[in-house]
Amino acid sequence: MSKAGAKSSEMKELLMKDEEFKAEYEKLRPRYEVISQIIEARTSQNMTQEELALRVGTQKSNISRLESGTYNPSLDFLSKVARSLGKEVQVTLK
Amino acid sequence: MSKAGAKSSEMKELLMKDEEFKAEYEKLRPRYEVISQIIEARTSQNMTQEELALRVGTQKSNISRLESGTYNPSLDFLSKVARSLGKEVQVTLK
DNA sequence: ATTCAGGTTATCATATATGATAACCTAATA
DNA sequence: TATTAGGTTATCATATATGATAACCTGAAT
Repeated sequence: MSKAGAKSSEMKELLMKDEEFKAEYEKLRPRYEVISQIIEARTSQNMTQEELALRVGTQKSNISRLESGTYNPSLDFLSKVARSLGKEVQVTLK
Repeated sequence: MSKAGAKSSEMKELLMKDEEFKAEYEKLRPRYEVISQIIEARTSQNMTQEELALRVGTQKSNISRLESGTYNPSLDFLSKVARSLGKEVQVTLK
């Protein structure tokens, strides 16, 4: 019954889910990448979310929200956060 | 009357304006930089705003608005546009 | 002088980012 | 055990990004 290359429908479903997952992840990759850099920059300077929030001019809860990756930040916001960490955002199309 | 380093108040005002301008420009630099890359990628592929809009799933007017630099795009939107141009956005904190 | 392609601008509706406040959780420590 | 620091989560109000449509502009080609 099983020819090479033939997929059972359950298998197909699993792989499909995997494809969906990958596609979904690819979409979110830039977000996760910039967030992890933000967290790394903040923690390596022993800076609290509260201190960062103060510098950015917002609340610590909002920094937590940003770092949680649950929403889609604007370029300006990322830029403000980066500058508050003593860095600059650089966006490159490659 | 004019000591080295002393600025007339008009001069101060002009320089201040210049400082403000520079600060303002610095804030907007990431936006301008990504936009110019988008325009460059699009035009070098002989792609119209309309075609790009089609791929992104939006209207040509919205692409024009993006390229005009008059607003603050989200990371997801930039990412979608980049992918529609066959590229990936890469955000770096440096 | 018309038409057309490519781009721009104005505007509206809707979704969502952001600011703000408050309550909560956990681990460390006094 | 009580406190505190650091972080998280929920929620609301408001500003703004985004989708969408339509009208306009300019230069080029017919």
